[in-house]
Amino acid sequence: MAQGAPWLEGLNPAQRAAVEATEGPVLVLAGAGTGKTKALTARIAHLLRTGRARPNEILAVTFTNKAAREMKNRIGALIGEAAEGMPWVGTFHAIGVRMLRRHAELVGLTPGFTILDTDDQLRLLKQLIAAADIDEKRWPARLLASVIDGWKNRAIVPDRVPAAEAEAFGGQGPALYAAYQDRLRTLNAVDFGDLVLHCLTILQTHPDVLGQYQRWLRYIHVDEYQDTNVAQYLWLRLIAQGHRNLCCVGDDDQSIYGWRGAEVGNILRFEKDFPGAQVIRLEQNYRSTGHILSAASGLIAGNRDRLGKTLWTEAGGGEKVRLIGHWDGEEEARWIGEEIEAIAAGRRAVVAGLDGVAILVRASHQMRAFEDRFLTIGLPYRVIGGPRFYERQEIRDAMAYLRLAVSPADDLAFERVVNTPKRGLGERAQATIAQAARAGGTGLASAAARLAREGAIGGRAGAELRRLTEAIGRWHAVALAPGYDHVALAETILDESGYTAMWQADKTPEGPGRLENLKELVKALEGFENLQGFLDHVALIMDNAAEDAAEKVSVMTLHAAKGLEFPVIFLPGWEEGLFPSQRAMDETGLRGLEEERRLAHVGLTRAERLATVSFAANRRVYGQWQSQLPSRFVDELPPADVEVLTPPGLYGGGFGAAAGGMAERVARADAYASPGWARMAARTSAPRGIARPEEARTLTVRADAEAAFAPGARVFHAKFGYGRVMAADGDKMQVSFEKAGEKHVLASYLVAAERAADLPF
DNA sequence: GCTAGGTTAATTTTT
DNA sequence: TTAACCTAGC
Repeated sequence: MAQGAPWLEGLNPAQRAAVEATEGPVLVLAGAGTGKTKALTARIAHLLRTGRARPNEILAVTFTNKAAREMKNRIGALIGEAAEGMPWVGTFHAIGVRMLRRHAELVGLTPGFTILDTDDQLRLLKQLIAAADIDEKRWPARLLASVIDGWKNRAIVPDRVPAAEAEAFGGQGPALYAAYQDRLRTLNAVDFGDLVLHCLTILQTHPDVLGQYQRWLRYIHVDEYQDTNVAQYLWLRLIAQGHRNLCCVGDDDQSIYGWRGAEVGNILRFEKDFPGAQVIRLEQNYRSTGHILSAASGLIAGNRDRLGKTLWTEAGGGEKVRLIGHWDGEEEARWIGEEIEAIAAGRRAVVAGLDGVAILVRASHQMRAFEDRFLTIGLPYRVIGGPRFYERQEIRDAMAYLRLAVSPADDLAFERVVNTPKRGLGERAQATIAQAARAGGTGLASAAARLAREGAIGGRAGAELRRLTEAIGRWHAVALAPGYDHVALAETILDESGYTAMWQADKTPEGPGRLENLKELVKALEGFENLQGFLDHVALIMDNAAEDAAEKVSVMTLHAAKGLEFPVIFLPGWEEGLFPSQRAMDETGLRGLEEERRLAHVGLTRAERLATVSFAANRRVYGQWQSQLPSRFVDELPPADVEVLTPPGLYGGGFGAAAGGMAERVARADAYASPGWARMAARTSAPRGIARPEEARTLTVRADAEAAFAPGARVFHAKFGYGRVMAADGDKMQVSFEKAGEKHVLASYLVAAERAADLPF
């Protein structure tokens, strides 16, 4: 069968069906560890090798560069040649840039537009907020950024903001959004959201362009379809209307990015959106042993909004999921450290090297406890998903200088480095420059050059400004010459600007590292033709460069773990409020809870042979000790797949009762003497308690309703004490505290005053 | 214009 | 607890 078709070898029947269903809309529901990338790449290889499509007729979009790279590599391996000739394989954003550069003028840009990073974006928004005379404290730029981002994710342009949302950002949201888009256009810049939204606008308003892509792209593939947002969905749907060959691969149970615009509804609705669609389920799991898989399946079964899959494996039962409770977070970290040493030393049923072990946490601040512990015991670890190389301050500064050399009119870049290193050009001088730029209708750099020449800014500042603007002119002249040595230019720029010298003079411990990073940046330049090519690449690819080979334990968030697998997984911090996160539940209620549950499912399914869930009775939250209740997800694990471990130093198994369910857990809870714990436990048995799975929904609805307090309500805050609600905006409360005065706090940090006595402190 | 100390508020993060 | 941000004083 697969004879003469090596790309079909080793596929199971479902995978093979997905590969061969080339025509018409197809949804491949691929559970965790079921070989989805294998099926997807085999399908593309199949299209190519059977002559159904040429490399440039296949569109394949992913969310991350890593996924795009892997797809290209694997297709290349299958068809026996590099997949470099496939221009439409990439992330939504990379493909968006490609399209947009081609048609920039249709949305009022020129093809040389710059792509803003988050920093630039915030700086721009701050200016607009200040210009609109809005109090930045009450209405921070970050909030506006997320509001605008939310609109862009849903393909809402400024004049189409729904009336119900016009109140956003103090009623100024829509106006500021419009102003922001105007400003971007004059700067000839786009943000990440625009990369998709502008493309969509072009396709919607220019049938000729749309027709061109519709004819061109015969086969369309989407990886991680559950992560698409509305704008991406609309974009895909338009293009797919041509040949109607759309293959979406995804897993509704792994949708964990709802908070940044991903719309699970896209995958849940697929069959309605694309009538006659085939749905193929990949359910055979090749990653995990039986108990792990079954525990994960049992847990996710608690979600109502899902298409449903039954994962199975030919691997045996293996080890049960281990469950253990600890006295506090430090003990949890200590215990996990010891377990890892035991596993690495071969003293446990499952043996793995440090590279095979990962700790997955809900929120990045939880990583600290493990870092502290591992440092003291000298256990090598790596943190995945920390600050990325291209997001570091020194790299962004250096990039701003490079941007100025390519286009001196880049105002945001100019603003960023005009006084870095310090040149005595403070607020006042910058205001003068900005004013001159506005008056002359030019960019900041050219206005600055004029001011410097005319001597309008005096003293050291004037001299420095003159040096800087002349240097920019020189660099730009070099960058204009075809075939210039861009690596040498970059070195010159960093040198002449005084930027390298600035870090050489820096005596803080970070100094040397930053210089090292700058060197790496220059080295990275070597791989590119010129500066422009490099800048484009960096704007989209924020990957961390350094990969070191040493054996280390990985520590990362559950989000960062998606798509990865490890023989041994630790899942600490399964406590109510932490995981599921209180905030997720407050903000989006049942939807939030279900996303948290999917996150738990993602965590468990990362494990190949051993998964250990743990929780602590006490945890320091923002410096305050707090009693914690085990997560409802602990109770939702099927008891048959769980082995309860006895925590060290506790009689009678302590939390061991948790696996038996709520009643038993509460009965045993008095093993812990903390008054707070006792009160919490007592409260648990009251109607308002933390729910069993079947109660979870009503509880969440109630919690949601209680998230807000009406003005006038008397409330209690752990730090500020008693107070009265003055105003409420969603979950944000303005409270006048008796002792602490007026504050803005999130409703989830408040309780009704009459319930304050129930609190565990 | 810069820096040190006080104030504030507090997921998840890719592009 | 802590890190980022702002304000007051040099």
